[in-house]
Amino acid sequence: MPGNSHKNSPGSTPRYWLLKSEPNCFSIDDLAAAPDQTTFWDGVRNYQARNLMREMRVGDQALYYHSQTNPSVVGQAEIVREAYPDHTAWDPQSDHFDPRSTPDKPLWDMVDIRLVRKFSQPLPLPMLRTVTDLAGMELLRKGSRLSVQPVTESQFITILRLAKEATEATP
DNA sequence: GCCAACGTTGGC
DNA sequence: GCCAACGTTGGC
Repeated sequence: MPGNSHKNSPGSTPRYWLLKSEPNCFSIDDLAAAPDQTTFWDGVRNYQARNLMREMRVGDQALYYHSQTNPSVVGQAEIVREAYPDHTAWDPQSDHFDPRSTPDKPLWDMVDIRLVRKFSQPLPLPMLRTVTDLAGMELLRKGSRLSVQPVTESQFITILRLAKEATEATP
């Protein structure tokens, strides 16, 4: 399509993603406490995950997932800035330092996300595995390690419904 | 702490 | 380009 930018034009359909974080590294509470409840999603050092981030558009929605302890989907966030160079790769002091990346030739990207909501109850991974509508979700695949994953609209809607039901079940 | 799954590296 | 060795992720 000539002249077609990749941005979501007003009214276009957003896409859906899942972002993994170790809660002791950057939890959803950290996101909630951040200025404007916004942060840059740095530290992705996997090509497949990076390429998925490059497909993200402003307005896309993401599930926020805590890995490691009590693995669970804990909330929802929104993409507010599209992929740009991850400067933490240039910082020798950073845990995510990668000398192959330079300001002239950036190797890794990040996006900015803003909190939409934290779920009143986390949706634990073992529970999600029992949900028929989520069969086939990348997160539930055995050995799934991708920290940035695509999510279908139907999977996304199902997760939001489960979050709402969990809220109503707990006064 | 264990280990399966997976990505990356490097010798050839 | 193959593949063994290695390192990492992340559920359990």
